Amino acid sequence: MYRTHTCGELRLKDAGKEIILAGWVQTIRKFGAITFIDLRDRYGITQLLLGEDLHQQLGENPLGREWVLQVSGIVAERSNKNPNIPTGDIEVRIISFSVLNKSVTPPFTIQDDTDGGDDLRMKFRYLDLRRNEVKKNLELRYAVTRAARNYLHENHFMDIETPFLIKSTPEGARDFVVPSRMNPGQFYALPQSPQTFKQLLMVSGYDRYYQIVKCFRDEDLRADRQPEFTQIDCEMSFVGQEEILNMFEGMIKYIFKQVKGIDYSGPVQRMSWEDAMWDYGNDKPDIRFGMKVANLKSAFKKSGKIISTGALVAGAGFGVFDNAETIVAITVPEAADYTRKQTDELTEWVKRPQIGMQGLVYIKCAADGSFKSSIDKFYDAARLQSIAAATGASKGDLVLILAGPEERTRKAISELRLELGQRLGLRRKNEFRLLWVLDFPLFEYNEEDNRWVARHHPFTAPKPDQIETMISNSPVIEKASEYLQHPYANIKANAYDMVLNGNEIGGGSIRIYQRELQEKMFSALGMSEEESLHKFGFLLGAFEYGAPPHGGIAFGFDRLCAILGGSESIRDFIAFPKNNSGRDVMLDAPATIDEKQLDELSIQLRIKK
RNA sequence: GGAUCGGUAGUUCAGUUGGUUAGAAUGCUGCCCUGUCACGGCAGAGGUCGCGGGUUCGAGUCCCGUCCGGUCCGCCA
Repeated sequence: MYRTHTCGELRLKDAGKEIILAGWVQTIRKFGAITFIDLRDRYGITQLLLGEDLHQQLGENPLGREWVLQVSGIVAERSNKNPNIPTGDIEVRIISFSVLNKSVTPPFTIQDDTDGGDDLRMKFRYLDLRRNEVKKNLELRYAVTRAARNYLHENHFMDIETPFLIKSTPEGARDFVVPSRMNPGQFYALPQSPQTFKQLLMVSGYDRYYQIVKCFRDEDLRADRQPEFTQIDCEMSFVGQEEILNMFEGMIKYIFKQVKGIDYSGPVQRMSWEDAMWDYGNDKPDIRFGMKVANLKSAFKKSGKIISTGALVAGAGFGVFDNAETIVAITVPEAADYTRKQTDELTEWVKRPQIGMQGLVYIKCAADGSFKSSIDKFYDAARLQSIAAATGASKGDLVLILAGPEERTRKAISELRLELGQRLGLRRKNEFRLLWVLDFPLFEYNEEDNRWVARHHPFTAPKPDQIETMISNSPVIEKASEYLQHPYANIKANAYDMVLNGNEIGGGSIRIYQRELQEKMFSALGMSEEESLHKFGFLLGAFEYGAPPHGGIAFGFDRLCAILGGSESIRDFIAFPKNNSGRDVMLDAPATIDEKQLDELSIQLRIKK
């Protein structure tokens, strides 16, 4: 028997027991005739006391950090207790010990506040994983897995595995491909998601499916994006949007409760995509704080709303405003006393290439009712006051205005809002606010190819009342500049995203389940009949054999865990992540393969320079 | 594909305007220490300043190129 207890479980009540522990040496503290050793395992740390009699033995067997020890001894109450650790009331007085394995000195300290940089930690990930901080994240991840499985099981979802070696369908992200030895010149692709399989399972009658499953996308990475990542992938039959929203906000609330002990009270807020873009400049707004965007002039036509404030800013001889496609503003509460230095700094901030604005206009609404602005020479006090009024600013507030091309300006104001929210401490770490964003456009216009692309994916159904518009109109865009006039530009998808604190954590849709509509969708995306049969014939065929109405959703599991763990980066919630360039620095993968392997695959390399 | 920040001791970093022998902390090694838990004290070892080229009497420092890493844009749901 290697051990009778773990290093995290002994307490004062165990005093007097003779026990055996095994674990890693965290630290050694020598005091002449006695030595303390902190022994660590997955469960905690227990202090060992090596008395005078064993010191000679220690002299012959020097110990070091991360050596693996087995010790037998007696649990004893400490004379000096350590309230910082659960086992701090006791220590184990060693009777005998043996070294199960030695260790070289690790390249960084195995501590919460490690001295190791990211690169080094990734290279020695097996050591990094010994650290409490990383272990806590993996434990949280496992707790989320358990909660999700429990909830879905209780709701009659069935976990069904789908294949990883499938066919490449270059719609959406780039595929990872795998050469087939038995079929020379042919390749499998790794799934970007099990989308078509789960729809086929619906056709097969497995009306509630789920899978916590790896997905693969060969695109450039970010702090919150990995080439292989995990989704909670779900699909249901005989449901509409309402049932899906209820089922899965239920799941997230259950996860909150199980993992964080949070009772998420009340229903999850819902917002249309148009409102999100209009009020926050963003399709995944962080609604933990206000500071909504005021639209002073916009090329983005929000249905049913007239832009009445355009006249306020036009015709003053101020070119930036007169010529701008879009003028948007946010109001920073209680910030009218910002200094010139502060406003200059904000201006520099929006001029960074990532934001790409030319400048920033501000209006300080002083407490005494006066206005101070960077555009004083173009606008008189009355005009400034009406602009401030249009943004909803009150005395003491600072109005920040951006002007420029629609898309970039809207993105910039959204970034500025988040940045100020961050600086003002409004994005509170322990507050979780969920949001459903609904009614996305079904199509997006792609300038390069002058065609429509699916905003979500090509299996998403339009809103029922817009199916007719889709079927009866040709997708052809006569004039690229007038694509917004095309009936397709206004078709809304039966799709929904779940947003948590400004992060998209899940997205899904009601699917197309009729062959005719699916064919129309493929042709709308510029696919020929031949092409769609070649790529998705199996799905079109399946739809002819009694496909039920269905829909589903997929959650970004790694990201969800990271947010619940209060981190921006998903890497520390993945045991063995890849770096920014898609490399596993521990394995040093990807790597070249032998001539022999290439030969078997009938592959000849021609590396482009 | 692009922008930007970084690369100096095992590790995390400092290094002024280009100027003598490149520093600190921590880790490591040795010695001292019977109640520590970030133990303490003393001593010591440890450097291809990422790599290549250039400017200069002289380069860690300036210039060009390149490699590696972080963050972001494009891309990606």
